Amino acid sequence: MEMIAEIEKIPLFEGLPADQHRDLANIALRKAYKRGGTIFSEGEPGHGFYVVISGKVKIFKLSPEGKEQIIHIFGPGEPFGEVPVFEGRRFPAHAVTLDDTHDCFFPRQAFVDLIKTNPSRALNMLAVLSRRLRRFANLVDDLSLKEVPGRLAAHLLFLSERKDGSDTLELDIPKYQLAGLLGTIPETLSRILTKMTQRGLIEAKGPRMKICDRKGLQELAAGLKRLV
Amino acid sequence: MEMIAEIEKIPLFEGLPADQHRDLANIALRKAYKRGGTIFSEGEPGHGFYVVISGKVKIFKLSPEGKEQIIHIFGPGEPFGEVPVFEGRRFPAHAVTLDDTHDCFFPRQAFVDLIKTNPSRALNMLAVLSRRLRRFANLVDDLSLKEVPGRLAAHLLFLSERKDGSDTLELDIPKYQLAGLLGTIPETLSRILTKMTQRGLIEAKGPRMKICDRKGLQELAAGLKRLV
DNA sequence: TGTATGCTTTGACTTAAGTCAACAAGGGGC
DNA sequence: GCCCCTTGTTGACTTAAGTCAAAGCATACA
Repeated sequence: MEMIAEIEKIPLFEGLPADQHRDLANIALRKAYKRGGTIFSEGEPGHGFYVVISGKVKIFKLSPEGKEQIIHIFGPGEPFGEVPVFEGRRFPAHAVTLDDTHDCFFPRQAFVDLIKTNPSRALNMLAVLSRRLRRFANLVDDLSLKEVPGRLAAHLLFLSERKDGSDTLELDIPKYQLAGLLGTIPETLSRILTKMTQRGLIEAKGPRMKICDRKGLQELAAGLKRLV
Repeated sequence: MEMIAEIEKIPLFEGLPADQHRDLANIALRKAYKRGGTIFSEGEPGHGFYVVISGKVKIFKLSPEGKEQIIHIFGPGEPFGEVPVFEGRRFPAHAVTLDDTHDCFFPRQAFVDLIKTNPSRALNMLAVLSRRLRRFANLVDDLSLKEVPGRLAAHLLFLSERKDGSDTLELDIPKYQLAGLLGTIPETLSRILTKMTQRGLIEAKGPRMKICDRKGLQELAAGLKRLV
């Protein structure tokens, strides 16, 4: 069974000895979802957590009128849905797939039992949750302190950094999803992209973008300048 | 030394046997701050985490223009600054006191060592971080999906709930701080309080408020209605 | 090949909330 | 008592971004 090979690749379980990877593989369940499938919904009781093996998962909140705020988009290797595991409560947000997706499911009780027998697993988990808290703190300050152009600039720079600072990059999600991730709507995003192009900050053809004025984007992202 | 008595009262360490409380007391350091004092600033390396013993601590982010978004306000028994402990990095936000404050400081390495010897401590910690992630998810959806009147309504209902559903409540922070917590500014908060009073939702004299139309507030908080 | 479907863009309009500025009002401290 | 400083309120104005509506472009697929 190649489950164990997949588990070894999960950063969350990095640095653990082989027998513990086996323990994890023993409790893990494989699940598959079609693009657009719902993994869980806000308010449902959570009986375990997930790790993306392949595909993409969108975690989001929904307003009563149906506007969605994307909280995270997770790709291969990233865990999600872990909040209710340690709290014994319900999922705080929705999870649906953006592509055909495979993931591993770790049932709550079995996982907690494993942690009890080995604290280093707990430390890994604590690190993951801490990192997520940090990302949340940044998301909160983006949403409340920066205007949309600043958030977009920050996101483009983030994508560029993820490509080792390359000036050309490609959006890996459709623009209307990006809008949700930035806490806005497609129309606004579109207008801002147009403006950024006119101002010579970027060049954009479809989903491929080129950063032309990195410093300008950085100033926007830092809130030092605004997009006039 | 009454340190141990204080540590026993911290929910984070609840349910642990007495000898572990002693271990914790042995590594904890007591610290005192005057009102308005800085405990740490964003970007500083974190060498441990804190638990409020008495007083109030405000955790916030700052925009370049100086606008602040309060992320949490912590009171007695609540831990803060734990993100860098498990991640070995820096504080993601600022922490200053709102009152004269005492807290306990737990140095990173010593605490991690304790966790390694006892996983149940780790589980408590995981629960705390998970709960915080949940709060963050709610904060994000408040900030991005609700308008200010909705956030205020939600906050008032939260305060009421904390007083066992009482219809009268008292703000425990000045209104300009509340504005920061709601992601807005004092002027806007003031106007909305006036409007809520005119609409018969609440009565407000200074910091004491009375909930007159609970259902109305709930509809506002849920985003089903708006404050015309 | 055409047509349907989903994504993106553009334009005209509305609105919530921020800015700036002035002015209460209250509570210590002297 | 008086004054100062922090906090809170009100008004006039500006603006970023959302809404609604329509049309443009793809890609897929039948």
